[in-house]
Amino acid sequence: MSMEARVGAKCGRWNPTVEQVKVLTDLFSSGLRTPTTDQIQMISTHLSAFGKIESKNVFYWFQNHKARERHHKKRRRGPPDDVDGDGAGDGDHHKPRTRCFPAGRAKDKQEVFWQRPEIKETTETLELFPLKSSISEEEKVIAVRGELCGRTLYLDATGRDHPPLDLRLSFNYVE
Amino acid sequence: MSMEARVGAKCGRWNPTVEQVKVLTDLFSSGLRTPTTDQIQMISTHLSAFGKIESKNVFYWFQNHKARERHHKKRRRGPPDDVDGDGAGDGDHHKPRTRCFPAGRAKDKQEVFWQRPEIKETTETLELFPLKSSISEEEKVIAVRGELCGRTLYLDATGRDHPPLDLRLSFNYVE
DNA sequence: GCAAATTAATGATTTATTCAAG
DNA sequence: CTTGAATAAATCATTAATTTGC
Repeated sequence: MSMEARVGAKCGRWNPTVEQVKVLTDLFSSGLRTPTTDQIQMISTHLSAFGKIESKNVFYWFQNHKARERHHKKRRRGPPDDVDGDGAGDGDHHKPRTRCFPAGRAKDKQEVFWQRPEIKETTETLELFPLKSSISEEEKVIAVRGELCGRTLYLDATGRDHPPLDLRLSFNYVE
Repeated sequence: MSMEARVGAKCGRWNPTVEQVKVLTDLFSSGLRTPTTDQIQMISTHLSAFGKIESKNVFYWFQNHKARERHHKKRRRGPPDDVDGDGAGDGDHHKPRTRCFPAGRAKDKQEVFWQRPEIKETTETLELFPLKSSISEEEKVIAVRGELCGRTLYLDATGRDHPPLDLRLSFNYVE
């Protein structure tokens, strides 16, 4: 007698039957990741044929399965050009609580900065960036650091081994 | 010699080198979307180490990249958001912020859909799914078909030979 | 063999982010 | 700049596996 999805006992939480898991897994492997409300309800309805189940169980199942698939299949070498915008590619890094977005509204009318002959008072700002004006071919690496983010990105455009350039961008972080 | 960002020839318009694109892309993926004037100038200055470039090129690059990321997203909607596995594969794709539902935040009252006693106007949707309400033990097989995918999955949860249930899920596939 | 103790899975919640609309 | 929609990530919490002492 399997202890499967249970009859009358303590049902603190949903305990899927093997059939239910099988179907969910197949759906997942067929590409379904984030089912819509309707899909969830249908899946739930039909899985109820195998045992007690609620829509939310289906929802959670997909959430968890998707998330865990990711974290479990981690670490595979190679050039992980994870240009993924949200950086969610690899569960490791995610913005703490600070956002990295400046607010450069550069173009109102003709105020596009590069068309403007004048130089704004960027004095203070520039001081924040100890830029090197002369960089050799061997130094084509740029380290961008979001100060408040506390992390440093070493962007090696050449893919070779070079010392960082130390270009620091002062992202405007928002609390 | 790569034809990259050009030497002396026809430079009608900026033609970024792979290094430049790499750096810009990395900056973008690290969260930078709308660089300030100062940031643009710095980026430009340093990218000039890889080839001819002007500040406006950087400005436009971010404008375009941001806008295109958005438009790309708008096309892809629906559940199977990340068919490529862990979402780290493709360069620029986030999750479609459109539709789909039950938020992870269930704490607000009882607004979670599965707790809602009411039935939404799923009339039209339901019609798409000729569900059988009574299925015998011998029919515990569910055939799920992704309409747009053109393929049908026969999910036999029992492992035995049974006729499909014909539960059709209308997946929203990404082209 | 069995059940308490411990650990591994995984269901359920909470929290943080992101894009976009207002 | 603010807020809404919609997750994904992180975390909490239970249940099933398993290990261990008897």
